[in-house]
Amino acid sequence: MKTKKKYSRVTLQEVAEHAGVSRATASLAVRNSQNISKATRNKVLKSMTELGYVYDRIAANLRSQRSSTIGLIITDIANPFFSELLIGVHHALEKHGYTVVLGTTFDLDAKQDKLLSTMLEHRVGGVILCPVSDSLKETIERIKQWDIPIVHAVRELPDVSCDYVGIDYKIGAQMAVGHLIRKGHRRIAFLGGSSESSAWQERKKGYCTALQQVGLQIDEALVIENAVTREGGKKALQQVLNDPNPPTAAFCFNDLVAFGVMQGLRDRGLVPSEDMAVVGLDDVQEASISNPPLTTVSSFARLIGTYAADLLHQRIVDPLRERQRMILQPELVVRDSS
Amino acid sequence: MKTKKKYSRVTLQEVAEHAGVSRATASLAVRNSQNISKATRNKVLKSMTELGYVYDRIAANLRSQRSSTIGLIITDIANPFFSELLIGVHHALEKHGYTVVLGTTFDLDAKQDKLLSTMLEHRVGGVILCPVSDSLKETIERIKQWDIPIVHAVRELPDVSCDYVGIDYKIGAQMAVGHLIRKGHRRIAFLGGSSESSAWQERKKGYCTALQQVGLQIDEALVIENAVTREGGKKALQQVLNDPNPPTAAFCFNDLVAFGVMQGLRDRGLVPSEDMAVVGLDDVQEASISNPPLTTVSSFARLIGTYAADLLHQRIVDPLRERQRMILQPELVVRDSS
DNA sequence: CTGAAAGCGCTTACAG
DNA sequence: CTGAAAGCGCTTACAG
Repeated sequence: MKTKKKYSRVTLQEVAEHAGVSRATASLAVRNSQNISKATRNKVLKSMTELGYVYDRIAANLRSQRSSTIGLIITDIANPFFSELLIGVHHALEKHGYTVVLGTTFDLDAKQDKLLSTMLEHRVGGVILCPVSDSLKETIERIKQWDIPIVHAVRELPDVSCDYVGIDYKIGAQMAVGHLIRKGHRRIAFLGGSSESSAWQERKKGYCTALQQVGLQIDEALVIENAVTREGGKKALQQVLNDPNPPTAAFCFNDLVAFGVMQGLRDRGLVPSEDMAVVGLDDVQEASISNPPLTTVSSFARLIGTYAADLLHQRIVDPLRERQRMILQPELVVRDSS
Repeated sequence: MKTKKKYSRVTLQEVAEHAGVSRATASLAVRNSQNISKATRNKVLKSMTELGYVYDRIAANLRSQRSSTIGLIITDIANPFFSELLIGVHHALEKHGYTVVLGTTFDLDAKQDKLLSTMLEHRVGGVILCPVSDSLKETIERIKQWDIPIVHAVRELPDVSCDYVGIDYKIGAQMAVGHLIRKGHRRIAFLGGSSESSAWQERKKGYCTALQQVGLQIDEALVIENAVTREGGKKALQQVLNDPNPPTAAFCFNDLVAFGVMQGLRDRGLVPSEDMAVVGLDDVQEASISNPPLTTVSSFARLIGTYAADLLHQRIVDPLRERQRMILQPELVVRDSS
């Protein structure tokens, strides 16, 4: 579990002795305080390097009741959407001197709950949470009680009033499905994702709105839930192809699902775009190099990460500030799969 | 930089008072020590939940001179190879109760140096380092002085004697190039990567060996270094296509570079596989869905992560144990790009 | 500008 | 089995 440290550190005490000053003075010097004479500071700095001193941020944080870490909880590191988001978070947080503790839930409530505890125990200064799609009531209650800064990203939890940054998935879905309609499709499937998540519900709304706008009926048999993975996409496709009147186009929960759908088509000897138009959502980097290049809707993953980090920092600085919600507008990216 | 905590925690002291025992006893109860009566333990546990106590692992670690975090330093989170590796590390480390602090160097020595310091300051129990391809002498010296457990992954640093887990890239490259030769190619380029890194040097050796085995000469004009990104692949391709006698096949530093090369071909109106055979290295998930599906050599990213984590844990448990080197054997995966 | 004392929230010997 | 005291490595008032 934990491990005995067999390696001894040079302490500030030793630095102070070496420099011939008190511990308090050495502490001020290390932290570059203004209340210290240049001569003293230099003396201390010299001792530091000579002794190979390493600042113990953990001890400092404990004493000063601060934190220099923040927790980032995502659902799936293998999804390039989240890698991008992670990069955005990293860039923004590093400006403020934070170190990030990463946790992956694999979209499991139990794992999320455990990670939340771990982060608390590790005294993170705040948390950026991309909630699992199927959060239990108890977890949501817990998060509501939560008294450290938290911002939600990508998905919103019901009845939880927190800072939030995400995409307008409804508009995104509408764009995607509208595009397919303009291409002449009338039977359009909606594949992948879990109806428990707000992210799915919003897409569903956009999907329905787009169809209804042109007077098309919703056929629930074309709406197939499944895991948000390539595999999930394949399975959803297989199911929808068994429909007596199969769709000619598919709007996928996200790009990952769309990749699975395209692979599934090929496994059946069908050709994406020719035999079935496929549209994704996210515009991950792979979308432009897939076969065929994927038509999709950009959800600006990196930007979401950056904004979430900024919101968190602001919340940490001022816990009482008004709650913020940032909803980015998606963009349609037309390629060859549709 | 750091932030004042405005949220007060329930302390063990308060739990002890509430339960009517001493702090020491409460501490033992929390940690599930055997030297405590069941009745006392239950009393304490009850007080804990009633008060909403959260264990302060940081304070505990400070006092007991242990650590429950480990640092993972990678070069590029957007490379699916590293996402996979990260997953492997996570899975393995979580078994041992560690939390991971993540750092990304973007293959920059300065960033790596800074991250190493940050990790030390945060009292990580050990570090898994995927070194940048171009580590400065000073950095290498520093790592050699380093007195906390460290295992290197993916790339080895010259003259540094550490635990290491990686792939036999020479064999991997030999497999890839051998495959192209069997397909009848004679002018085979080697695209992407930096000659400063051991990972590149090994591939180069394999590339040369494969060519020499069939009596082909090495044409250095076909060996083009560039960034290990899609973009780098594109650029390397452009350069090699300007050769008066351009290659008919390309062995790419990794899959990411290969994707860039294929995109670059298409940008020029050429068709991967037909106009130029392309082979990658890593077998990231995207390789099977690219256009065309990419022939590549698997480098078992997730397994490398798992093994690195295991080695680190063993090193932490026994700092004096013999140094370990694990070299995995790659596997050729033939698809349509060659 | 510098130092002596107290304390962050825990755990570790050591008594009893 | 339980408690009083000391201490992990820092920082924070408070004197001077």
